[in-house]
Amino acid sequence: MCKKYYITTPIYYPSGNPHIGHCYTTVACDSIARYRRMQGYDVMFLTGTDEHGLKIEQKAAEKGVSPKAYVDEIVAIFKNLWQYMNISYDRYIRTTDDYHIETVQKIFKELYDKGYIYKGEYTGKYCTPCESFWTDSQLVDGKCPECGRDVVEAKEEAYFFKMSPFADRIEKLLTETDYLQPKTRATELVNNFIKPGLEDLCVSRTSFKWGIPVTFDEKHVVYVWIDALSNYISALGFYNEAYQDYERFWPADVHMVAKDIMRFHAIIWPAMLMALDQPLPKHLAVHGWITFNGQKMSKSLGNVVDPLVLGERYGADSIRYHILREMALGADSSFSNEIMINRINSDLANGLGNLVSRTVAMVDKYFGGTLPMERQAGEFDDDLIAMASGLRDAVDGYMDQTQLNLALAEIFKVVSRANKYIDETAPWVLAKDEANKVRLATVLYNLLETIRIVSTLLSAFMPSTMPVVWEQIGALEEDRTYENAAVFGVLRKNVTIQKGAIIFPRIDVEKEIEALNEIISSSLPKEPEEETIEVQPAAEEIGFDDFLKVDLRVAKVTACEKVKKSKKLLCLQLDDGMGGRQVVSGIAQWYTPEELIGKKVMVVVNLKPAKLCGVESNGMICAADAPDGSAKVVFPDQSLPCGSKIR
RNA sequence: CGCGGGAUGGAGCAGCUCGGUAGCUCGUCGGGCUCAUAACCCGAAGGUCGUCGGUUCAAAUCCGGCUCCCGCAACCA
Repeated sequence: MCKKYYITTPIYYPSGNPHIGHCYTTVACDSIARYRRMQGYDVMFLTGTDEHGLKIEQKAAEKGVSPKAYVDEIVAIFKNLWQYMNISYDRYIRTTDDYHIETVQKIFKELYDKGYIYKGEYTGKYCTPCESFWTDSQLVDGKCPECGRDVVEAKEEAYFFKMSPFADRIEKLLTETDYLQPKTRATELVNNFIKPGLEDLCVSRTSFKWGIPVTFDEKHVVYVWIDALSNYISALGFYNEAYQDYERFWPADVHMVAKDIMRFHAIIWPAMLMALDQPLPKHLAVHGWITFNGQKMSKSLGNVVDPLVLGERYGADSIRYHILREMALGADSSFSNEIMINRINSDLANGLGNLVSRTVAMVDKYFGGTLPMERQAGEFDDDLIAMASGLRDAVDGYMDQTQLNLALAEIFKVVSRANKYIDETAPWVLAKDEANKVRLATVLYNLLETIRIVSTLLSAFMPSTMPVVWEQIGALEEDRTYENAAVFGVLRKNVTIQKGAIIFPRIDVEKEIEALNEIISSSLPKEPEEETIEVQPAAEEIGFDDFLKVDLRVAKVTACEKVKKSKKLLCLQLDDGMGGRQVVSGIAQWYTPEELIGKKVMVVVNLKPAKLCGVESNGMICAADAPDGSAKVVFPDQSLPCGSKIR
């Protein structure tokens, strides 16, 4: 029997529609899965959705539907996108599936019985949208440090998962094995999370209902980690009867994730498996984010490109190619309309598409579509043939390291070589003399063969377009196998081509960029309006005396500098008319020191001193939250003398 | 001194482990070709390899100081 190969995407959280980032991970996994299938592996490719949690519960309530109905709708959108992008997943897991629930409950119980899970109490501030507890020291201005929204006081009985027993094994896993790809982040993980001591993990909640109930303590619901991570094995039938694939496919060959959830897959997931005495997955492939013009992709910035829109304009395969070619394992990659269109034009339209087009056209023009049987080798042949027949092994090497971008680069080197070969051999010159017909046929045959090999290997990456190429070059099913991708001379000598439509049409860069910008900006206006409307209700009423307790003064900024080692903090020296004071303020992202020096600001002078990043702060500058999430300093009338009392 | 990564022609990157010609893609300019999707092929311009110092016959590459950027941690009193 052939070797197995199990690959997974993360299960996505369906609190919103899928975006290009989801697309990247999924397309990458799909290409690997297709490549492995072509190689003859018994492949299991899993993707799915992580559907529990308070955020879903709330979003559903807002829309007045049940949580299940809410996720059903979004899951349909995900599946629709995957269908459009030709994602060949073998199984789609939803954490609301019965069999998954059964598995999670059994795992939870087992960990409890083994003593790895114990009951404790959790207190802290909770941010609902982020589904995260924060300690007081983590809060920013009393708000969630991640999204800046309000948090609620929460205290609940909870179950905890003991991680410390596995610390040593995890450290070894990260530093001494090739589990983590790329390995560069291993030291960072070890230094930040393992060396300081692994904290026990809160794994249950009582504050919401939309989750998997803990069987032996019904008021608890299993919290995200155990619920979501278990999907990789529940989908195979681990502790459930829905499938019988656990023995066959576990351990996974690759879990592919984006860097934001690397931590959970690098530390918590191995710990869980160790606690369950199960084998560990072989690799964790971590990729970066797709950034948009250098910025992190974000809905509020309005720079999220809807993959469906792009696919409709340029074709699913073009989008697949671009994101795979652009993204290097581990590193961020910038996505911009311009980069994408240029890439599609130069590689797909000018390179590959044009190569197919001109080759097929010449076979048609010079031989009426069918090559003769005779051959005559000549100059330049050997180099092309060597490159083409060695290509498969080179690609294999990169695929084994999940370096899809390099695999594609290798393939396109051969495309380039073939275009050059046409120039070197100049078929149109050969065609002028009947005596050169045999040589001409050989040249064209070599080109068709090169295209056959290239398109076979590319079919894992661009599954909808390559069949069109095969049809045009007259490649039969048995010609385009993985085995034949390493052999030159597979096509019948008297192969017949089929002239057809242009595979990758050239895109008008300027026109398209304009059109895309329009699409983006037309979908944008709603957002900011909504944000400005979100005015917070007035705080609790206070007496005049209470107000007078706050001593607000006008003060002039005499000096200002960034606090070293901090990103957000400015250290200001103020003339408050009372001998001066030092205040630290978190506005460095929005103001340079120069902008503030000499200005008068409003400052709370009787605030208890505090230390921020080791710098003492005696007061607080008044600033207002801007709709875009930044803060704007409130400037008083600049003619007021320093020390003026504000009331 | 919290941890880690980075700084290479206009842009994006490789080279650094094992010192000795600075390479690739895109862009720009010039030329060639006409089979092809104004595509293809060739050539050229353009780099003090962040900065200062050290080791060496020789440093982008090794060592040390510094500056700046990016993640993580901390942090917008």
